[in-house]
Amino acid sequence: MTNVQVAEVFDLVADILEFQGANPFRVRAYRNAARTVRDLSEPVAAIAADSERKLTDIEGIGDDLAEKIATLVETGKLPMLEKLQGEVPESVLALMRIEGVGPKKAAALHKELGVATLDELRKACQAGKVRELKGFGEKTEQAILHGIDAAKSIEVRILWADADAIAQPLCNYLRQCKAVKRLELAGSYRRARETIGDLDVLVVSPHADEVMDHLARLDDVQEVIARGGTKMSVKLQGGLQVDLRVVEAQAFGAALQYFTGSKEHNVVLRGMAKDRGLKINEYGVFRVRGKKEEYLAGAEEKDIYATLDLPLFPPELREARREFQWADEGDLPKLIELDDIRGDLHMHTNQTDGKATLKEMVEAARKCGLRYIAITDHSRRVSMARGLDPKRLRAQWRAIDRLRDELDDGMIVLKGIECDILEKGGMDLPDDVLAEADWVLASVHYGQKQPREQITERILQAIENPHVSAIAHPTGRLINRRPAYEVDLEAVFAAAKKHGKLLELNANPLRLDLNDVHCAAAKSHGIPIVINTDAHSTDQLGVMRYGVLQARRGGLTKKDVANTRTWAAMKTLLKGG
DNA sequence: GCCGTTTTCGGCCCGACTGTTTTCAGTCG
Repeated sequence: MTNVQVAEVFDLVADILEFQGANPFRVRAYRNAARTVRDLSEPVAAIAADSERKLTDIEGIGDDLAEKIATLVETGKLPMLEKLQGEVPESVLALMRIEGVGPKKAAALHKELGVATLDELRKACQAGKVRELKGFGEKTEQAILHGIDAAKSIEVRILWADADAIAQPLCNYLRQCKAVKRLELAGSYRRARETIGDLDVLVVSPHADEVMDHLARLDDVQEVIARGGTKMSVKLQGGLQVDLRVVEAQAFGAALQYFTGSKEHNVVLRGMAKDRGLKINEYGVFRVRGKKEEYLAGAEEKDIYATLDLPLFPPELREARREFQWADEGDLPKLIELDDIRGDLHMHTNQTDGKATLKEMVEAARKCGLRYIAITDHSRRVSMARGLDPKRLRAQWRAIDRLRDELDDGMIVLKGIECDILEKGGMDLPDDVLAEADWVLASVHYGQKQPREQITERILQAIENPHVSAIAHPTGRLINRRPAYEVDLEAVFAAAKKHGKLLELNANPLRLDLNDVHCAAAKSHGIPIVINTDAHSTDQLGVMRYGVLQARRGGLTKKDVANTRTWAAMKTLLKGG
């Protein structure tokens, strides 16, 4: 059983327990465990199988959960979950996914009205039965009716890049309001998560009403969901929710810290504050003496952390994974920045499915400040993209040779290929051709539904091929569209380490694989990551920044990313230097 | 259910908003 599967079991247990009204802290223990296991950089199955190690050494895993994990990885089942599933039909859990309906209301609906599905709930609302329940009313009934359709459509988190395209104009618009003195985006956008559920906008203003009125007047606002004295939520035309929060200047840092999250990071932080007799909320850090509270800090984010002798964590690290441990050890990594990138080793031209010519790509790369690039068009297996056979590939390389003679500023153009790993195993181009390349990416494009063992074996073979430099987009996922193929990444990491190969972090905002957790795992194995754009047009060279953000979330430094080096240093690295 | 410890059980982050109440519970982030 994979970590993700174990995590899903624990999440489901938490859902059911919550519905049953179990101790909220017990529910939280399961949710924490789900998250911890999901974020773990190695399989829990490996830890469970290792007699030298204990599952209980994992933070948040005690004797009970360790036992359950062991059962899960051994048998693939959890008796406790099966028992719970017998008590609560799965369709009932869907009730809790309605906005405004939590475990208490869902339980009341189920118990009092016998409602077990969303359709039954709709009928109950239409019959006016819901409003008669204690704690419910007419408005709640309407809100539920309104929320049922939304609950039925799967929650869609939009790509960070798409959120960015909405967020920037929105901020510009809000800044036009004279009452806005300071403005910052917080939330998962600021933490640069690969997808964003909503936008959190934080504003300093002496006139909250003016700011809220200003936002309400925006054409793109479809609906005002809620509005109070300091807080307002609106839904934009595309469905994205924006939460606006107005605070005073002396609370700005505290609010920014608070609304940037993550929730888990904040829980740890507040716990630490409490241990010191302090209290942290969105208004500041306070010293608590009996009933009196003394304001210590709050205007700037760094002051919040400083009161706990903590460094200003980069937002990308605030996930309560390793950051507090790093801080404790004085070993917080200095994260990679976009300017550190020197080369881009994955891009296409119009010889296959790219839009631009070789020359145009080189020119665009130069404008991006890159010092070296690899042209890596598809190999022949990718017929849809008119993939290159040896003859056309060598012709492209001759064109690169001619272009090199024209380049006078030290820009290096490498002869590369994105060579397919065939369904039956083996590379799409013969070794003698690959041997002539400066840089070979190996990719899985076909046979993505094969069983785990088969796909893993194909990739391991590619890693063992002496001409292969790196594995491109190693999991093949397309965010919100296609799941990752089944692959034993631990085995891939081990092989890459053994054979001195690199792994790609594909910067395309739809791919972004390896993901943050995988990047952290690769780093712990000592495997260099190469961040590439996979550009199919000159514009797409700009996606590099998304890849860098993902790398930062994985805790990668300049040193951990291979293409921050010169090409000469990269070559040494590839030779196992 | 975990954790820490004062080793056996109490505490576990904190506040805004809504709708239902008439002082607060539920939900959300």
